[in-house]
Amino acid sequence: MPPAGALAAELIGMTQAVEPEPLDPCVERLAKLTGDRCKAKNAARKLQTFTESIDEAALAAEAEVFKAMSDPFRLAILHLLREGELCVCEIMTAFDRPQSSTSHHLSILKRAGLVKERKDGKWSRYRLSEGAVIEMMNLAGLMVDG
Amino acid sequence: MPPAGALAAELIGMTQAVEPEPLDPCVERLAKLTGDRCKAKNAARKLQTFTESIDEAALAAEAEVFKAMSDPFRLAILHLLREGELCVCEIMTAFDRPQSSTSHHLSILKRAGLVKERKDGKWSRYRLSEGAVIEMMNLAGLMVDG
DNA sequence: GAGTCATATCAAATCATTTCGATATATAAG
DNA sequence: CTTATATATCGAAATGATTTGATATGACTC
Repeated sequence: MPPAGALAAELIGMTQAVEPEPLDPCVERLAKLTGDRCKAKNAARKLQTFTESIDEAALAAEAEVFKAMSDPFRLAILHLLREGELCVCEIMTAFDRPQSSTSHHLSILKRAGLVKERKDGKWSRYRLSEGAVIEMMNLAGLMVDG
Repeated sequence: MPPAGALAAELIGMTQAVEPEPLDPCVERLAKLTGDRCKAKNAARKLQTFTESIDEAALAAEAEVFKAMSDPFRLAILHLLREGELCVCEIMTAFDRPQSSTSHHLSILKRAGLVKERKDGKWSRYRLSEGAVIEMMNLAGLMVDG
């Protein structure tokens, strides 16, 4: 374990607990790192407090949003949809991609909540969801060339 | 091809070109959809103008950023790093994950420009990159529960 | 209802990612 | 110079994603 670092110091700096109970794998590792069972136990407690404060489901949902945006073709579709509502045959033609592939990627964007679908006769018209989608694309652009 | 839609109408509504040249696959499809070679050619031209205006490399770079954020473990690491700079052994302990896995995920975050690494003796300390990272996480949160 | 068109779903092949133990590198301490 | 620690990299297995033709569904047309 490193000697410096704000959180690191806070994590390992406590020395109250005394009881030498059986340690779980996480604490075992910390104990080995610090060479001190008591400190390790408290450090692990602090770390566990953080990891438990994480909403596992929300994290997975956010990851799904990012995964939907992690494909160049899907990103291009999102950019194209800023022009307005388009149906599958227009999108597949714009990018010269097979129909099944285009439909599949649109379903991924839809499942992630990035686009909305509207049935109109035999056409399925897709549009950007209202909300943060465009802001996200802009931020990513800033991230890359900024 | 659908009869309605702002861009759709614009795409198919032009009727100047006359020459019946050999059509590429993309135009062939549009021609079949519209039933008109001339209209199809102009529509395809408009679509091609858009697809050519797309910066392929920038799109790939943006996709890489999103892909780096598309894993729950990596997202959790980013959240943890808001607490401050941490080394690999602290992160692997916090989440009770193998060292090789933790190191691997950090390298992905680094390659995407989301975190910065600083060598300090035998430790590698990681911190969030300055810039839009935190904003991106916040937006994703809004996206999910908003 | 037969035919056509737009879209979705399926299935198999290909390709990429994740995981984790094992090994390699590199820094520090003795 | 040996040992221990922190991290990176390798390699192989498992898992997941993408691609594409083929098929299925569902709506409009005659």
